[in-house]
Amino acid sequence: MNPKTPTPKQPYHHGDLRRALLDAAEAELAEKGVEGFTLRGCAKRAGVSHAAPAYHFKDANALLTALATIGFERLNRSMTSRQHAERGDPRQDLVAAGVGYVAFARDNPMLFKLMFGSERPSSEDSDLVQHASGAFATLVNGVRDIRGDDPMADADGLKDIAAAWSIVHGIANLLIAGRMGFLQPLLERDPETVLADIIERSLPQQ
Amino acid sequence: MNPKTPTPKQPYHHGDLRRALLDAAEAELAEKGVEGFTLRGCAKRAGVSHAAPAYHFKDANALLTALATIGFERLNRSMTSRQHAERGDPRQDLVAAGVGYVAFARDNPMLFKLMFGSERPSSEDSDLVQHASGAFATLVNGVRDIRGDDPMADADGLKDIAAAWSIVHGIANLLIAGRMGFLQPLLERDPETVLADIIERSLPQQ
DNA sequence: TCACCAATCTTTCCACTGTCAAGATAAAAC
DNA sequence: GTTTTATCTTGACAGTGGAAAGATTGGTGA
Repeated sequence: MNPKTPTPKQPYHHGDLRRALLDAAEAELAEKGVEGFTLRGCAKRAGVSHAAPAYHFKDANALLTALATIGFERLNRSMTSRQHAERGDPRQDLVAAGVGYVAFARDNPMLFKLMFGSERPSSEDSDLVQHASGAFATLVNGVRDIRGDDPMADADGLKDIAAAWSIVHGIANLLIAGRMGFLQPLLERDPETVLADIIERSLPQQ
Repeated sequence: MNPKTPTPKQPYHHGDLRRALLDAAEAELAEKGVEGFTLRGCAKRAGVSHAAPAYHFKDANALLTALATIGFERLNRSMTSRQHAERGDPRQDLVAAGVGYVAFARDNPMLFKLMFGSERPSSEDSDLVQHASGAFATLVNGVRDIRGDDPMADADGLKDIAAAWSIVHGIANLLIAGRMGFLQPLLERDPETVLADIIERSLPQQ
């Protein structure tokens, strides 16, 4: 009937397989976790053969690297968007960024694990490093605004950075690992305030 | 010469394969990481066939569960031993336990990742739950000694627990993930003091 | 002492994985 | 319109975890 497209299913060439594979990988990751992630599963989700991804990504780790990079981009957005909604007191600013950090982790637990807990994304990838540094800069700037000087310049400032990042990163990890059951009742009432109260404990004293 | 042991290679029955497999698994884990861990690699290290582990451990995850359980036991020891060396000020006690927590993570990075970052150990295993709870109890008791009351009893106490655990867990994770390069110069000088300074920031105010 | 049993280990097999090589198709370039 | 090139499929390979079946042996009871 139609000599031009005898295959109503899928054209031989996908069109934007790279994008489709990233979407598929995110779904695969969210469902199966980092340890159950499968390249062939991604290919199946995208509706292509198991070897199709090879042209767009050198190997499975390269796909995961690209996915982690997107994750860092989103993490930074999640931090800054809440921060900007809060413009005022520098301490509340940084707390808001921290709440955004934790919110991202809770919304994308497997992606967060991929970004911080997996060896598979290449830590030498320049794109990944760049976006990860962006999120780090958001944190450092927040501490700077509280302290009024560059926290990277002296030991006390470095410890402030470490403390703020650690507490936020720790909550995020423990929450998505399911190890903060004792906080559950509080979190159900008013998650943002509870998180803010905890994060605030680590900030430089005023 | 010795008629009792005519097979210098290996007897058909290992003797204590369960123990040998746990040792092999720890080595395999430390070398290859959680994601490179292989059951066949463990079997090879223990000098048995690839199917031998099946009798002692239901499957690969069961072996990892047992290994993680040992990890929690050691983690708790690492915390309490430093704590007991410090008996005196309750705050310094808890800080010491935290330093022990981080020290364990730095000494056993892959094991730590297995315990807190992997889905493979069964979180329903009663032995694992028990030993994990032991480490948690050490933390809660430390907070209790500072506050003078049961921190599990009210919201503020729960937040104190969450803050103390989070900051320690966060440092540990970020350090072994190689994301605390900016702290490296400080850590090389006097790691314990630096860690103590950071951990202290999260403790209940006196 | 010896036959038997159950525990322990090996061998063999299967489905699944990531990667590679070769071939098929179609879009783009000329 | 032909050729080039990018994209995708098919088929193969070694390595993986697990199941099934056979081999070995230490221990138990007669």
